Amino acid sequence: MNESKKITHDKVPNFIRSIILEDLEMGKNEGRVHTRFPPEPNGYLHIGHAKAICLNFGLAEEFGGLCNLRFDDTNPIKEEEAYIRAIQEDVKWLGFDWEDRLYYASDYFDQMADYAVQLIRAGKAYVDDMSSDEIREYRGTLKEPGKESLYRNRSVKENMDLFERMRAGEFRDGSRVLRAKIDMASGNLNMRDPVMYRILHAKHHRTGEKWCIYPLYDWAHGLEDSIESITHSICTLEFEDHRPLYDWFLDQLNIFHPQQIEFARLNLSFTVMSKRRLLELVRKKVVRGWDDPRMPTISGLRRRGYTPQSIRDFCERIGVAKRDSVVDMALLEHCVRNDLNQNAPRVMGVLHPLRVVIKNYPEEQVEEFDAPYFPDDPPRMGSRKVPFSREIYIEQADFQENPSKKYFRLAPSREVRLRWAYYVKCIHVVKDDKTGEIVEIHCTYDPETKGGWAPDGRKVKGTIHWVSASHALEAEVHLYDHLFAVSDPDNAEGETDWMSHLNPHSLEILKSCMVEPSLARAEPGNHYQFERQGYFCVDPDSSAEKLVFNRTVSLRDSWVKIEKANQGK
RNA sequence: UGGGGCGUCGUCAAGCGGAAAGACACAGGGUUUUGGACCCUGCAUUCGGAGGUUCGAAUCCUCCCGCCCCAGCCA
Repeated sequence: MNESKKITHDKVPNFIRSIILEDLEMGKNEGRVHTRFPPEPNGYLHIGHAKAICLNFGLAEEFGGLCNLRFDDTNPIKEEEAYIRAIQEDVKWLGFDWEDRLYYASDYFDQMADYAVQLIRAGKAYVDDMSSDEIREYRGTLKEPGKESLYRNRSVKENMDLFERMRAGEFRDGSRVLRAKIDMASGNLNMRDPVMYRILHAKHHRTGEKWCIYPLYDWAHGLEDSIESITHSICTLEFEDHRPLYDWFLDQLNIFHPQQIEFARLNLSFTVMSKRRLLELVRKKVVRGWDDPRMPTISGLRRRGYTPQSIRDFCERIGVAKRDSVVDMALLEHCVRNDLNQNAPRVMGVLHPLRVVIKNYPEEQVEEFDAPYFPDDPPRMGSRKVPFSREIYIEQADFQENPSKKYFRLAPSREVRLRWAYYVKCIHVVKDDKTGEIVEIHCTYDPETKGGWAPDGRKVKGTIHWVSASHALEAEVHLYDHLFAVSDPDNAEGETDWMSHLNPHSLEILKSCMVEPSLARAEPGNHYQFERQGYFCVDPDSSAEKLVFNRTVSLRDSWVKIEKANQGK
């Protein structure tokens, strides 16, 4: 294997690394680098989150710093305990460790309320009795300034009283809010007296019934980072114009001031990446769940057979910048192939079986061949025994009655090599009388070619995989394709909505595939290369009684190009 | 004449005044008991456009054009 192709390669320079390097040189934060990954537990993590995770944990690791895992659980009506567990599993699976630094925004609710009181005392926050509709109306528009609320100039004493009573549960949901008193004429809408607390009589998954007011993200997030002494608060682009607000809160409170840095979120071709949309796919049962192998979720990719290493490699390769972009799915596929090529043992499996009878092979005879798991490096994992007998299955696509141009697999009178076994030659084609469909092929084998070499030195153009009919294990194989038929479903042509671009062929279930007997020992999560076909992973639902494999990704196939060229002529 | 960002190969992306890295994709060729892997080769005289500064600009200045985000008591 070539060294340069190995997954560990030099880090790609990016602007965030530059900023940190600069900060370190200037002695900022006493040389500390402390980041965090702050998901809201309202859905499963996807590959876009993986980018953020790799960035935050990666930067901390690179600069000898720390990275926290913090659940941003400020909205109890959208968040669930189940998501918290799934998120932790995904981060761990990717190979990152938050050690003892697992935090929750809800742990800081008391502190946040104290800070709010400080702002009220300083005349920087007020309780507003207007309805949400009125508040929206008073906020103004993008081009016109807003108007000040009727309640903006209440006394500190009244604000204190009202806020305490909000907190005590005296008011109904939505009847009042606490707002920061900033500038209703600001060009930045975030500065037009943003809401800090809403009244929500909802049970929180961690604090239970303790609170009936909950902080909003804009008020809470900067505080969470400050409380944890985060030095570099890395987030996505859409929060860029919230930064002045976070800065304002931190300055008013005069507390530790993390530096926020924004980067462009990941978009991938042929899929969607927003949690809202992924949730919709799950709810409408377009997919079988968050971990459906077609989903760009971490759990979906895991079930599909992607490895943590391949995802981390991908995240390193795509780089980090500020411009909106859509990364080609082919790059992600390249990353798994690269990893699995080096790490997946080779086995044989026939997806679309075609029976072959070797007429001159003794009826009851069975031979066993040693087939290395890593043909390019035989000692690596040793080999397994592959039984061979008179009747075998080969791939339907490996036989053509009228071979097309440059086709060099089996065809009438043609000879090919059965991998690890013998040369066989096709002598007869058996067809169904009614349909004309090819049902069986008759061949002869050359006993002199055992192992795959002919003593007379004659060459054969094709080598095909096979499996002994009487020894084969039946298996179900799931083939996957892009979830969407267009590369950018969010911005596809026409007025149709994104769901209309779903790929109807994203899942194909093959029920009677035949795989070699060594796979009886395959366990869920195991990766294999089915030679000449692709990389496959044992599904969690697979069992000894019913083997189920997911195709992670096919092998690159230069034959399809030739085929297309042939058809073009 | 609201505010905030961004525009370098088909797709990502380095570059930070000394003269276009790399990866994926694509196209050729070699090699091969996986039409896989591996190995070569090719692939932006040009950096959204126009001016300007400079011996010298993708990098600095000016203007223009295009794209993205913001009017949740979501995050």
